[in-house]
Order: sequence, then structure tokens, then C-alpha cells
Amino acid sequence: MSPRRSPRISSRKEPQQARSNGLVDAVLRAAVQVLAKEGAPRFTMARVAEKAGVSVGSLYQYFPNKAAVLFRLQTDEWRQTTALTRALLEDTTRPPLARLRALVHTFVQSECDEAAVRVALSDAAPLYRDAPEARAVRASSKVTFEDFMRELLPATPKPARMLAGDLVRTTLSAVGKAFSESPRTPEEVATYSEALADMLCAYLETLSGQAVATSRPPAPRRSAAKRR
Amino acid sequence: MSPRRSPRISSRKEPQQARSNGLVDAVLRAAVQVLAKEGAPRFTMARVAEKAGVSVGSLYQYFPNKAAVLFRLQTDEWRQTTALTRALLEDTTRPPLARLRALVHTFVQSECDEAAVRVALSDAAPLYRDAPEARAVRASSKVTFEDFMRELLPATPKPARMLAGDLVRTTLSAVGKAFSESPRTPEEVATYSEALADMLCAYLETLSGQAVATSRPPAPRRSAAKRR
Amino acid sequence: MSPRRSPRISSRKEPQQARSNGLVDAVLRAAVQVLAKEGAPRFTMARVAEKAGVSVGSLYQYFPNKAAVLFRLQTDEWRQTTALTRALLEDTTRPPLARLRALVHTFVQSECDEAAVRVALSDAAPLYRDAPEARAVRASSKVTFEDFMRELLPATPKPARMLAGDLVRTTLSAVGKAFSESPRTPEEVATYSEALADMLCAYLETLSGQAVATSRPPAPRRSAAKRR
Amino acid sequence: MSPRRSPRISSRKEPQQARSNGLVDAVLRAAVQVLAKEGAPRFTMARVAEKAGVSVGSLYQYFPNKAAVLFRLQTDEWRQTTALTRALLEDTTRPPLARLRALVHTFVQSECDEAAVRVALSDAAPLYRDAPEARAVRASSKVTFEDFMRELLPATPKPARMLAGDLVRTTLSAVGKAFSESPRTPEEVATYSEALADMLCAYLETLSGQAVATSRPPAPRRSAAKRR
DNA sequence: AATGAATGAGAGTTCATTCAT
DNA sequence: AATGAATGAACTCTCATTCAT
Repeated sequence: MSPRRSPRISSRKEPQQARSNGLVDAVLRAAVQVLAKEGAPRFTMARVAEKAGVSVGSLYQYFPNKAAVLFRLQTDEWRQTTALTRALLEDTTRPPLARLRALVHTFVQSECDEAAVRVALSDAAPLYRDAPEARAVRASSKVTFEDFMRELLPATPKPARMLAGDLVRTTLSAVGKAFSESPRTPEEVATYSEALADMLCAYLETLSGQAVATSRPPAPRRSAAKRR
Repeated sequence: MSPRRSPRISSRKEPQQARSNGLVDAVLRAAVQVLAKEGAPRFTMARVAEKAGVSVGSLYQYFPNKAAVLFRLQTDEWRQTTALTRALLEDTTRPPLARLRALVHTFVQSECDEAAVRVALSDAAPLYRDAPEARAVRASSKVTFEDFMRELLPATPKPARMLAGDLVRTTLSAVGKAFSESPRTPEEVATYSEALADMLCAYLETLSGQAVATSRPPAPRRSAAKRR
Repeated sequence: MSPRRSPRISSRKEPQQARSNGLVDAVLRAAVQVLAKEGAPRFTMARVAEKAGVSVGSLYQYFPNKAAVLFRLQTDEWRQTTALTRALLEDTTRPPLARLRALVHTFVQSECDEAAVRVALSDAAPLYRDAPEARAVRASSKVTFEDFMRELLPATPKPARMLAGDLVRTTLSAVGKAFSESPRTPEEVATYSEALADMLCAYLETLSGQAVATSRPPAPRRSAAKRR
Repeated sequence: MSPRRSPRISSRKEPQQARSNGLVDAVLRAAVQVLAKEGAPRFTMARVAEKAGVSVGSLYQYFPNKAAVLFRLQTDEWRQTTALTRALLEDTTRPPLARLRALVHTFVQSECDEAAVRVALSDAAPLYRDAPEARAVRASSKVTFEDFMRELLPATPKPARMLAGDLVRTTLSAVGKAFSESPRTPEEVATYSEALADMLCAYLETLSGQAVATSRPPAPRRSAAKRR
């Protein structure tokens, strides 16, 4: 793909106090609704403005263009995911793989909860993907995972560890997204998450070369599918 | 997301003899180029027609609408992938997991080879995703995988096996796609594929409850990343 | 309205023998069906050709353009109406106004029978109306009426008679058309026709200055509507 | 005819104060001109916009689609006719049939005055005819006529009276329209209107079963045509 | 700051007509 | 004579963005 448009995408005015600006919030809330209800192709500035109860002009006071609104939505999304990841992976009171399992379950669940918006957001990706700001944001979630991997596989050489971390992170994200593209029952979510967690843990245990303790709760019988 | 349009999408005229119709081929070739060079948002019928050296009218003689062109591209894509999968997974002269490894490498490589088109095609997914024909095509690739899983895990109960098969297939596809979204060197491709294969094999070996022979070539030392 | 397009409209080839050419007939039959089923805006040469089972090319061998097909349909229509009018009005075995009554009933009925085509044809009128041939054809039906009027009102001065004839003819045609634009039950048709005949006869009786015999059948009581 | 499209057709924005919005007026004036000058088939939104001196986009701010513009034109038309009808028929200072005569003259004259637009509007009818709003508007003009009929024929049973009212109304409208399709001199208009009025009055007098006084001015000699 | 009317390029799609075979 | 693939102008409608008020 040839390099195409990459206009400025960040907010035009950073609202003076981080959360004080109700208009930005209203717009973002409206944007989520429009995206979920109408889908990416019908996501228009006019519709967002109407839903938010503001004028198009006001929209353009805070967002330089349509891509910026979508980008901001995606950014918030990523921020949440990053926060979630940190909260769960850095909880040193539990064994590492137990934390990973918890993350998988929580993440997949949250993907499914907002499936409509995420699908629509991903449909709209061409509009914001190429922006330089986007690349930066995506990089940030990497760090938490690397810390976790260092804790889990202290003996593994760094390149291998980073590769594995990247793979685990990508798998969680990509498979979670793919899975949530169809509507799912709570049971399906639980079962699938367990299988995904099994896969990631099996891989990481292989890497560590030893059975890492409590990778999985011992009591209920083995196979995830069996338990359905 | 509210249900939106799903018009007929299949070819208007089935070319009498499979490959005789040069125009359809020319259009598809042009479509690929436009998609790769301009990206999904700038993929227009006029551009495709121009690139193909035909008139818009001719385009509409063979495809009922824009979605149909994209859908046809995607279908051809899927057909190739399915063929690839069968060719590699059904080769009973090699141990199952060796075949899976081969598939992972080949698949990831092919994803990267046509990254631009695939990204663009996936950007255009909203246009054809909802078509009934699309669902049908996607279902067909499932079978090959299930056969493979039956061979690999004959003792595993069917539900568990199907879940695992689904997960492996989804992971291969989703992670391959995510990975190919950035440009990659051949070494990166090889390393990443190996790690992905490691992960899938580790999972499947866990399920089979025993070390399945020759999952990986024994000689070169363990970590994929180490070998870089 | 400024003078606009008036391309040749008559058949390109007059079929050598009046009725021998099956293709023209097939096309006209198909055209009627397309008009009735799809309506004027979707009346296209391609659709007519397909319905007739011939190629577009062949269509253009017999009709120079789309307007010609419609014009021919309208012409045939007019021819039938003229024939009907003559048959009924020239039947000297019945009193003049009884003939007129019969004509009204028959005409209104036939309008309703083919309402769909007539409405569609009239929707398509802009396409053929301005053609010089059309004006000529419409003039021809006038004569029969004038003969009838001469018979009915021998004492009335010619200008007055011609005016009245024109009015009666126009009323029959325009009111019949307006009435048939909505779907009607047989009873409605009968009742309305009777009222229309009443009106025309009342007018003509006024003109003749005397009660012209048998203008209406005496037996069933007066008001048309009463009989419903 | 199969049921076809009937999208919403009413104005997108109701101008806040009835007449304040100059743009809507400009558009409607332009639309009339385009219709009259170019005819229905060449009536395009682009041409209307250009003639009105606004952009296409603005057109679509006030009218949801092309049909809506035409429909609005027709509605205004109908409103005028209805107003005219009421003004003339409800004037109880004159004998009923004298009022009807006045209406006939005025109506036919007004049809001829705007013949070009009316023909074009009627050519465009397929675009708005099927809309539900259209049916509603057409129904409203009925009432005035029924009141008039009740006054004129108090003794006639209601069904007969309604039928006659319908017939008179339809005749006036349909014959007026047919007559105005050709260009007419003022004398032709006067003569034809008089004849039409004669016909309607003759019919109504028949129904009332008695010579209703002053149906026609006594002095100038009888036949309308004679006076030419 | 806020509004929302106005813009106009651009998209998808249709269809009368031609002409090489 | 007959075909039907090919053409491309023309049409309707959308929407990101601007700017006078």
C-alpha cells in the first residue's frame, strides 16, 4: 500500500482540565452509540453531532476531523486494555500463569461485551490506522507484557522472551477479536477463554522447561470442552 | 449493530468456460492492484475499470455491485488458503505436527506476501461480510481441520477436539493476519512462524497427554529466537 | 415547454407482410408485460428483449429506439379504441344515445381491464408524445365521432356540433382514464359508467333541445347510485 | 403493476417560519422553470440546483429526494386548486350552478395558464404518485365538493349524490387537464369552458329533476359554439 | 464559543445505443 | 440477420468540512 493521507489526528484543543470538558465526553459517548447502532459506513460527523446534542461546528472545535474521533475512541479502548492488563498481570500475590489465565478470561469477556463497537471500530480502522499517533499508542501496551515475561521466564534469553511475549500478546488480542466477531453465550465465552488460556500456558510452560506451578486450577477435570 | 444491507453479491454472468473470460480476470487483477495501491477507501468501481482498461458498464456486466468484486477477491483468497491447508494437512507421509508446522510457515509466509491486499480486503470487509454467500464459504475450511484433529487426537472426546481445532485454526488465521499487518523481513517471518508453531504444538501435545513424536526437529537447540 | 427531441419513431422496417413478422409481435407482447409488471421507469430495452427472448440488437432492427416501441404500443391501443368506437357508434340498428351508452360502458370497462399498462404507457408518454406521428394518429379517431354527432344533432350548427363532439369524446377518454387509475370492482365500473353515460346523454339531450328517445332504458329506477 | 418504491417524500426541514425561508422558495421557483423549460425527463436535481443558484447539497437539506421536490410542487398546485374551489363554490350569494360555471371557467383558465408545468408535473407523477402523502392530499379536495352537492341536491340520496359529485369533480379535473395539453387561445378557453359547464349543469339539472334556476345566464344566445 | 446552512467533489449504478463477430 | 458485450454519459444522493452569523 502506498503511503496515503496522514493528517493530524489528535484533539485540536486539549481540554484545559483533563476530564472537565463535558462536550468531549458527550461526543465520545455519542460516537460509540452511532458506531454500534449504525456501523462504520454510516458513522458520520452529522450523526455523531446530533446524537451528542451539539452542532457539527462544535465537533470540529475539539476534533480536527472524523478520523480523530475514531482514533480517540480506539485510544480510549487501548488505554482500558492496557490498564486491565497491568492490573491483572502485576498482581504478584498470585502465580504468574494464574494471572495470565485471569487476563485471558477478563479480556475475552470484555471483547465480547462491546463486540459491536469493536467490530465497527475495526471497520473504521483505515481511517485512523495510518496516523503516526496510532503507532505510538499501540507500542505502549508492550511494556507490561515484557515485565511479566521477565518475571515468568527469568532464565530465557531476552530475544526469545520478547518474541514469546509478543506472540502471547498478539494471540490474546487477535484471537479475542476474532472470537468476539460472532455473538457468544456466556458458556461459550468461558469455554473458549479456558482453551485459549490452556494454549498460552502450555506454550509458556514449554518455554520455561518445567511445570510452572498452578498454571491451571487442579480440581475440575482437565479438558475445557469436557466441562461444558 | 443493527442489521444492514445484504444484497446479492455473486457474479452476474458466470463466464461460460471457467477461465475463458479474460475480462473477469482483467477486472480481478485490476481490483487487486487498486486495493493494494490505493487502499480500501479509495477502491472505487471507476478506478478498477480504468486500471482494467474497460468501461464501468462492463464491470457491471460481470459484477452486480462493488461488494461483489471484493467478495470475489476474498473468495479466491479463501479458496487458495483452503487448498493450501488441505494439501499440507492431508499429507499422511509426515507426522501430524510436522505437517502443522509446515502449514504455519507456509501460511504466515503467504499472508506476508500479499499483506497489502489482505489488509485492504479486510478493510473492505464491511461491504461483503454480511452477505449470505460469505458465511457459506467460510464454513468450508473447517472440515479439513477437523479431519486433521481426529487423526491427531483420536482419544480426545469430540467436543474438546472440535474446540481445540477451532482454536488452532482461528489462532493461525488471526495471528497470521495480525503479524502480516506490519512489513516483515524473511527472518522475522521464519522466527515468528516457528514460535507460533511451537505454541500450537505445545497446546496440542498437552491435549494428547503425551509427547507426540517429531513435533519439532530434534537437532538445532530449542528456542526459535535463539537461532536468529 | 420548449421544443425538444423528436427523433424518428416509426418502425425501422415495416415488416414485409403486415402480420407475418412474429418478432415484432413478440416484442410488443413482451413490452406490454414489462410495462405492466415493472412500470414505466423500469421499462428498458434490455428487459423487453429478454422477456421477448430476442437480443437487444434485434430489437433495434425493428424499432429505431425505445420511444418507438412505446409509441407502437400506444398506436395499437388507439387503433383498438377507434375500432371499438366505430363498431358501437355506427350500429344504426339502435338509437344514437343507446349506442353512446354502450360505448361508455365498454370503453370504461376496457380501460379498467388494462389499467396497469395504460397508466404505465401514460407515464411513458413524455418519451413519445412529442413525435409528429403521434399527433397524426390521435386525429383519426375524431372522424367517427363527428359522423355520430351529425346523425344525432342534424339541426345543430356545425361549429357547435364539433365542439360538443370534441367535448364528449374528450370527457369519455379523460374521465375513463382517471377512473381506471384506481383499482375498481365490477360494480363500481358499472355504476360509474352509468353515471358518466347519464352525464353525456343529459348534455346531448340539452343540445338537441328535445328528449331524444331511448337515451336510457326506462325500467330500472332512475339514479345509478341508487341501484348499488 | 407491481408495488414499487415509496420513500418518504415530505420536506426534510420544515422551514421555521412559513415563508421566511428563501431557499425553499428559490428551489421551487427554479423547479417550476426547469420543468416547464426542459420537461420531466430532463428534470434533474443538478439542473434545479443550478437554476436556483444553490448547490445540490443544499437541495438535499430541504428535500429528501427528487420526488419530494415534485411532490411539493404538486401539493402547492393542489392547495391552490382546493382554495379556488372553496372560494367559488362556497359563495352563497350566487345560485349554485352559477358558482359551478364560474369554477369551470376559472379552473380551465388556470389549467391553461400553467399548462407546461402541469403537463411536466403529470409526466413526473410516477415519481411521487405512490407516496402515501400524495393520497392524503388528494382526498382533501373532495369535501368541498360534497358540501356543494348537498346544497344543490338536498333531496337526492347520499350515495347517488356522492357519485355525482365525484363524477363532476373528476370530469372538471380530467377534461381541464386534457384540454390544456394543447396550447389554446383565450377564445377557445372561453368556448370550451362554457361547453363543459353546460355539460355539468345539464347533468346536475337532470339529477335534481327540475330546472334549477339560473344555471346559465339567459341573455346571450344559446349555443356556446355559435358565439365564436 | 457555538451554530448549522452551504458547499461540491465524488461515489455507485443504470441504460440507450452501437458494432464487431 | 442476429447477437450481446461494450460503452460512457448521466443521474441521484452523501458527507466531510468550512465559515458567516
